[in-house]
Amino acid sequence: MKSPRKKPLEIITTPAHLCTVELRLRLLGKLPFFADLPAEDLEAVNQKFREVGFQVEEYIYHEGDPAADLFVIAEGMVRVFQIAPSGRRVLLDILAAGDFFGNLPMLGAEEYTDTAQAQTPACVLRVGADPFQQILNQYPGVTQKVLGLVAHRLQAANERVFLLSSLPVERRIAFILLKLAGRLGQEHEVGLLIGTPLSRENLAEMAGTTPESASRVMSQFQKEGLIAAGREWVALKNPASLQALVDEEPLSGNLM
Amino acid sequence: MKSPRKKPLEIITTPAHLCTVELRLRLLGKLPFFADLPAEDLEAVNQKFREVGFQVEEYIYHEGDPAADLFVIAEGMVRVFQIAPSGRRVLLDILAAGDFFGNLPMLGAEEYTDTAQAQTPACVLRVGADPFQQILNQYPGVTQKVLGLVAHRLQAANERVFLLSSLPVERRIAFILLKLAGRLGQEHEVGLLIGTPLSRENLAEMAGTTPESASRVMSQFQKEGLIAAGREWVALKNPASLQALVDEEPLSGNLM
DNA sequence: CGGTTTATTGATTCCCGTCAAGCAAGGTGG
DNA sequence: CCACCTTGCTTGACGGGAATCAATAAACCG
Repeated sequence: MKSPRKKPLEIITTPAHLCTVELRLRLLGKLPFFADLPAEDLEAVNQKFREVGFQVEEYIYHEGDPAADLFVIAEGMVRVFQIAPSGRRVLLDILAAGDFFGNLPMLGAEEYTDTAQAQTPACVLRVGADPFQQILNQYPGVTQKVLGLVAHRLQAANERVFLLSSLPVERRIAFILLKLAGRLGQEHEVGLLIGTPLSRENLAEMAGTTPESASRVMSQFQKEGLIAAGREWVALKNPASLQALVDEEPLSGNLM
Repeated sequence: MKSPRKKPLEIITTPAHLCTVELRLRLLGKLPFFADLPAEDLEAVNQKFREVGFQVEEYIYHEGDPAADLFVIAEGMVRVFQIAPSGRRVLLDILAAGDFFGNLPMLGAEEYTDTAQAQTPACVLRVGADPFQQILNQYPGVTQKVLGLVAHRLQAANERVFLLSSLPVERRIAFILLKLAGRLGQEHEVGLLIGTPLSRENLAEMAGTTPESASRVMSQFQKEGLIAAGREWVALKNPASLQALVDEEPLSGNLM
């Protein structure tokens, strides 16, 4: 078997301290929920945020910590996960620039229900519960936008429940790959490259399986020419076939 | 093995057509998101809702239907689920009076992503996307309440992802039983009775397993005195032990 | 009191998790 | 630039938990 090419994935990250004011403003303006605000309001909103830089693997908050802040990613990727009593990690999501996280404190939750960790070097913006509440009070349109986003995430979470409950490992992996490619994919000579370092272990944590099983499935996919993959990277060569794999009917019992 | 008592569960449901105006007002006033509205506003809001009655097993909407309405349960129980290509059903939730459902249309979703069906005879209130949008525009406080509720559901869904990914069937069932009891439980001589008809199949659909496996686990629980159960009903006799079962550490590797 | 639906239980199969060994990639320092 | 070491990936062997298939029994309904 031929070994895949090496390191197609280049994480280009501005050093954390370069999370500049201009970057912040540009970012906030592009956030879905602030997109409609006029410039001056945007400036006011911006005042309430403070930026923080994190190195790879650095923790942003831990499950159980008092939920004091809401976060928005300016640059880099962040993973949020939970840890099972068995020690197994369950990756809830991998987030990129523009995504928010940190269990919307104002919903009444007292503490974080998950742990957030930098998947790559990252710069995130932080806002306290009170200032954020002020924003919501002042701009009802923003509240509606946030509601839409959260509802969308709820739907995604339900989709995930669905697939964990009803699909075998092979299809779960295919599903996860497609999801990630949809959000983090970038065109590349080797295929649709998933734009974050992604180990077999990460994949396993998202698909509810083990690194070994994930590896077996990935090998299989490579043999079939569906993907190209290497150490901590994956690219889709044939998304359509992967999708077909996920949707596939069990091919029986419909002939009567 | 001694057979459990029969039919502790009496579903007391007003006939669907008795979903009266008074009932509606009382109900809307008790809804978390309308709780703070003054009486006159509540009356205005009430105007926008129309009630619909459903018989057991009747479908309220199907996955893929255009998402035109938001629903609130006045009386009875409703289940929302999805259907896997394999034909397997995945029960997302069983909802009771006061709960809303129907993929908040205003989030931009074009069609329902799940199917809703009456688990018992039910009376539900329906509001179109536009009128509901008006309510949100007019009462920002309501929007925030809704946001809180959706965020809470998101958290519950994540919890579910977590348990499906990391716990064996026995614990998943225990978890589901506790969840249901928390939301639908009523004190009863046989224990904390779950207030909805609940077949082994329903349980299996929630826990991501099969009716047979669910049955085996339930038999086990009965032998251990943790629960009492019969045809389409379950009561918890020892919630604390069930909880302990869910939380249990894997009892190893901590002695050094 | 039949007929139907739901639950139970057993036998069998198999997917996948676990344990374990070996390999490839990539960074580091001489 | 190469040897070395760390870390992540692959692959095999094995075992167990749970799905599947199947038959019986109990509960409910009219």
